[in-house]
Amino acid sequence: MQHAMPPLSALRAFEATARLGSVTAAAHELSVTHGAVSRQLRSLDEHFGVALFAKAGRGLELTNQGEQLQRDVGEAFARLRDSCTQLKRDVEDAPFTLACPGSLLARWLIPRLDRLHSELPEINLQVVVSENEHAFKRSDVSAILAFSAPPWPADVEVIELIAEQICAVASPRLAEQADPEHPETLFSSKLLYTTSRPQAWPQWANAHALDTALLDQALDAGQGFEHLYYLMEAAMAGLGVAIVPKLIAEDDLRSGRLIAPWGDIETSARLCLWLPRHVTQRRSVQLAEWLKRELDDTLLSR
Amino acid sequence: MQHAMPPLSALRAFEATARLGSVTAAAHELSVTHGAVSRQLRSLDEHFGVALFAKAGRGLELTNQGEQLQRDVGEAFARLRDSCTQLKRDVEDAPFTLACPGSLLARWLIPRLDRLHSELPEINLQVVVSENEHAFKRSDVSAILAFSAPPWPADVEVIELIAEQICAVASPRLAEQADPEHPETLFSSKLLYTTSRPQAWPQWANAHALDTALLDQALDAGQGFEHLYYLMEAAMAGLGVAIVPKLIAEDDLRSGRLIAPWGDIETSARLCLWLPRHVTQRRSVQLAEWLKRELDDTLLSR
DNA sequence: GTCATATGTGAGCTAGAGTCACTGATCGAT
DNA sequence: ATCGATCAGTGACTCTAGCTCACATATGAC
Repeated sequence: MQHAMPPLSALRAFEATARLGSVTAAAHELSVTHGAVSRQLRSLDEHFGVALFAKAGRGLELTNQGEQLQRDVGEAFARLRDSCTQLKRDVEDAPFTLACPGSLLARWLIPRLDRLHSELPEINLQVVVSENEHAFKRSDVSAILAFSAPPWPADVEVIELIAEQICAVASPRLAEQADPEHPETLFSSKLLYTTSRPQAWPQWANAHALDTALLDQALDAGQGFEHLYYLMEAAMAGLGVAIVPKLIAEDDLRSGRLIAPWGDIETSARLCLWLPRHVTQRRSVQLAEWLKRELDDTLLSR
Repeated sequence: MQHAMPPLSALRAFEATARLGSVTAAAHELSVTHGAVSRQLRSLDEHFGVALFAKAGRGLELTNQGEQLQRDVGEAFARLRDSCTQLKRDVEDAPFTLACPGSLLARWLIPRLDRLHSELPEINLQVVVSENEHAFKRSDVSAILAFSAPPWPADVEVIELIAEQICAVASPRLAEQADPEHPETLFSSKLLYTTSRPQAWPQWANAHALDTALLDQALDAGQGFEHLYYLMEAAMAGLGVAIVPKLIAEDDLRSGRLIAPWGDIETSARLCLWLPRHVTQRRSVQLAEWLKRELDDTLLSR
């Protein structure tokens, strides 16, 4: 016959009381009232059929049986405490690996990494490139920063940072031929886009209520690029008009290497921080808050 | 800063799941549903900020962090289990010491000890004499069997076995002079009693609606004894009429060494088994039940 | 005696732990 | 390919272990 274990909370109350020599002190350590601890001790007495403490003046002292129990239980709890503390420290000290598409990394995050490191030094951030959202398959990825549209899978926690804005950009030379009042004039240029986002130009055309036939024609004459990076280089080289996330073009727009005379539109996508569910760390939240602040600053300083 | 321990129930669920390799198996061991265990594991993940299990086919497997935790936690729980099992066995194997007044021991319990030992062999009973109810001050006393009247102190659990009956007894020679129909004729004999129970004769007189003055007179002519044992010897020797608990005189009445022609009366006292509070063992209950059975048999076989 | 300090406890409340019933995933067998 | 068996995850709900509160009781210092 297997002897049932007593309730663990009662054992913990016993351990703390035996170690500190006082119900009140144990209650304080466990953040409960002394009454709670007193009841737990009572239930242990009943479980074992023997008193573990005896009254001694105003306080208590261990009985022989109590001492016998304390020897092992004290060490067992010390071990539990140690290993839990150790694991938690290990988790907190491990590098926090943020995965992110190359373009976002190069054009937005890297210029701000220095500030991130100095403002959140305890995060121990590592950055890796990942073009798709399967980065969690690599178990050492702690978070993913990327543009994506709902619905999101159920087994990740997604923190929405800002709505994605896309805009049509061109080199200054090409852009000065365009009429901001008449976006359709733009279709006379080559339309450049990333192959991973073929819906970008149709979204833009739709937002400006432009003719689909005209768009299709212009798209046929245009060109898709595999990466946003090449797309923007192409636009800067004057090859045509590119449709890009405004956030990524931000610095180039400010420096004047690119011009976006036709304004920007909001898409259904969001810049999101993806986190694995149920394992929210404090630094995940800190990082999300820092990103939000930084994004707001980027947009306000425009 | 002190890292808080996770909830212990969650650690137990983790330990069982890691050891058995399955949520369902752990749930079965812990006598809960698999859903309960699943939630506990989830809460552990959140506490540590890292997944301790990863899906592996239909089941789970420990992550690196889970394995790290399992090493210590498994041993700590094994230690807790062992020491609790050990203490419980020690308590159960320790002798069960029953304290009892000498007269009750000699006249009722000792003649039945053989049967007690053979019917409840696992109790490992030891009997010690104790004339008063302070026997619990001796920490090795597990229970006290004694006559006593309520109210009882708050810090003991009292199991009432039977109501005390007292009767007036005399030697056969003396008793044949008495008239059972007229109890007051008894006052012509010397009244014998124990000094610890001076109220016995007045109770008896009151129950028979006898004159108090007559009683006092007879008491003055009578004699008190320090112990019931001497009192009964005196009665058997024909020194007078003794007032005694019927239970203790039972065997002498049956053998004819004493006669009780005036019947018996019930007092407010009870034969009780006193147990220390909050440390009820199974064998205390077994003993109480055995005593009740045996007392019923004693009374029925009259 | 009074006051400060400790533990014990009856009554009542609440958060945490559990159940139920369902979903989705995987794997073996037909 | 399909079906059924097995397993873990979860939303909604329920319930009770464990807590707090307030008071009782006991000890020791002054």
